[in-house]
Amino acid sequence: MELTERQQSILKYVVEEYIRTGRAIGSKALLDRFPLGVSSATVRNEMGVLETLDYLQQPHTSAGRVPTERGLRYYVEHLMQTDELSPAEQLMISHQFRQVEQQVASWLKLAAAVLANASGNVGLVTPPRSRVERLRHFELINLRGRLALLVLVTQSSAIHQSLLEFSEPVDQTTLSALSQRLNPEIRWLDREQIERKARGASPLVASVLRWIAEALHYLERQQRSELYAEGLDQVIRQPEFARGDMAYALLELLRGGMILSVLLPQLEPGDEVRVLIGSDLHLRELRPFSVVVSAYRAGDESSGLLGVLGPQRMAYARSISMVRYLAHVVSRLMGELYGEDENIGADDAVKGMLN
Amino acid sequence: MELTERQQSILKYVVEEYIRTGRAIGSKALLDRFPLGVSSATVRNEMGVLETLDYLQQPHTSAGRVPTERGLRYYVEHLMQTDELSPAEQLMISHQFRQVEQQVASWLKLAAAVLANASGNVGLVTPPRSRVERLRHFELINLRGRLALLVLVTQSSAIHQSLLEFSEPVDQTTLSALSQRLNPEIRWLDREQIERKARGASPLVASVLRWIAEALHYLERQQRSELYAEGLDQVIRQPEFARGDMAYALLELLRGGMILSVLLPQLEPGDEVRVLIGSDLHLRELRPFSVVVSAYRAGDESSGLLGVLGPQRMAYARSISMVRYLAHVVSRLMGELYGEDENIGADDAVKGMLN
DNA sequence: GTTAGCACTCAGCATGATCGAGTGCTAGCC
DNA sequence: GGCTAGCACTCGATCATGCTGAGTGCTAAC
Repeated sequence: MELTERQQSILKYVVEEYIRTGRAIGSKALLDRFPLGVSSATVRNEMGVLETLDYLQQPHTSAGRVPTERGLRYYVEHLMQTDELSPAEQLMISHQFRQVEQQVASWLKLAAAVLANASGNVGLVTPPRSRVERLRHFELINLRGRLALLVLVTQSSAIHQSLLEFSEPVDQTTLSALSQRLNPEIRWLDREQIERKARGASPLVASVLRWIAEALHYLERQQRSELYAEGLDQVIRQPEFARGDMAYALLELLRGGMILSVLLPQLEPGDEVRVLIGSDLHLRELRPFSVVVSAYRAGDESSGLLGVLGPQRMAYARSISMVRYLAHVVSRLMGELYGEDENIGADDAVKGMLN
Repeated sequence: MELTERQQSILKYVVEEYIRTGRAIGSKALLDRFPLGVSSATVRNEMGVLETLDYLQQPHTSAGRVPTERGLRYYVEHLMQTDELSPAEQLMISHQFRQVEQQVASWLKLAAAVLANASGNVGLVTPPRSRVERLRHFELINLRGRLALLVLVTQSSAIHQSLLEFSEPVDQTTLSALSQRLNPEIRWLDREQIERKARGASPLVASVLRWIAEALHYLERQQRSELYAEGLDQVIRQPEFARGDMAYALLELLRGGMILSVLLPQLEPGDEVRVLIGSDLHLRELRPFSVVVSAYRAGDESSGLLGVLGPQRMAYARSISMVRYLAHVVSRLMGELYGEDENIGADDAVKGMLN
């Protein structure tokens, strides 16, 4: 069933007022802010219709109306207009990326912080996750006696260190020789392939290979659970969180990366920005929240997530623009790193960021 | 002026009751829980004395008494008894360290989490900070064209990666040769020394050396501002935080590492556990909080901080035991890494953690 | 020095009155 | 038939009022 134009306007105003103030709005107050050329009684009638259609609801009998999840969804899909970020704002953001350390971790953290600040909600960013990690290079560094440090860099430029304990003392010369000999041999191999190689090898080589495989495995797992979240303080300050247990629930959810396991299954590939409202998130504790999320690409084989988490009454339009733009920026930055040559030079602004 | 034994008992009970419940306690209720063999009127008189001495205070006229900061300090210094952690608990903790990844970051994060869980407050841990970072080893890894990755490990086993852009394309062979030649030459040098070396060198070498120096500098700065904090969720759940702005203030403080700049100047070297109560922290926003903190050692040249942050009514005895034990554990773990040979084998339990 | 007794204080809680934003409904108007 | 003016009604929020109980300080007597 279609909504009339007037119904759409009313729904739109109710939603926008709700997003602005967080409170219900009634027919009279609505007309004060948005003269519609009709009387409040008419608005009431229309609101009644919208309520039977489950676009609006009343928190209690004598209160104004508030949009339902369905209403919000309709608003996001049909009524809202999303502008691109202004050039000034784009510049401000890219400027920040230019100033930060040349490290993936810094980029992701910054992206989360930018999302948070600009939208007033929690900014979420996951590291790029590869289907499978491949070794780019490893190095063994003797610490003392039987202890050594394994440092390795993967194809996706993820980096990992771990402490090793050999069964007998080893010196740096041996270790260097080992890495020099082994590196070319196992470059671009994945965990399984390296483990397979370990089988035929001498004990020393085998144990190094196994450690490397283990590290790759660890990285894969870590990529699947790590999450940069910024801006909790801002969200907590909002009136929705006057009751402390909400804040608690939110912290709890972010801590274990529980949000990830909710978000990931719902995102099919594609560059589109997705808006998940309340029960879309399929988790009771997340019912009061909404998420605006997009994937970003990092080379051909891997991609990450980036988005905004806030109360249902978040400013969707703004969040969507921000998420879309940042997905673009981060994809570009990652593209550089992951060796995707095609676009080099096509966009000097982003290229310049690496300088 | 000395407190009589009875006054000490009363102060002790008031503090313990306050810590347990967070509420004021009056003379009658005190006698219900702790029979002192005197009447409530006597207790009232003594409480009156303690109040004029600024050990107790009344939130309002007809309420019970609550300890003042002075009272808490007296309690911590004279009345409280701190036991060592039970062997069972020590075992549980060291077991957790045995299970975690062999990485400094994992250790510190775990330490913060253990502190948080066991004390019900926020666990804080800083990474070890060196007076000055020295290079242990670096590696250059070609990514594509003019882009390369610099990975370096410092004496303190801190690890750092950054993205480099050379002025012209370089291949992996050149880079490997470079690192092989340069590594022995600049091993154990600090930032300044490496910068000095850069002056006489060829352009290519000079730029690599400068990048390395910059990375060392970055690491030093980062060590001074990084902070692992766990357990915010728990603290926020406590009744003190019913008002949301408290939670906000706390998040705000932790975010910028502001706490560090407060804590650091107050800790003179030494292994002692220090208790800072309310205004000891010299920061208005931290007035309602207390901190139990200790340094841990990481080799001879560097050390970090480790502690618990919670409301003034935290369980001091328990926090102190926890902080003391964890400082011990972390010092041992770090000692291994930082190449401090003296104690190896002295403590098999801790040694075993590296396995 | 201790205690029983007493008048007093005051936060917390429940009760009740008032206010006002908002509603649904009906009768009349264009 | 759609729109609107008017009206009775609902109900959360706010504020004043009263009561209760935990707690106090003081005094007089032991």
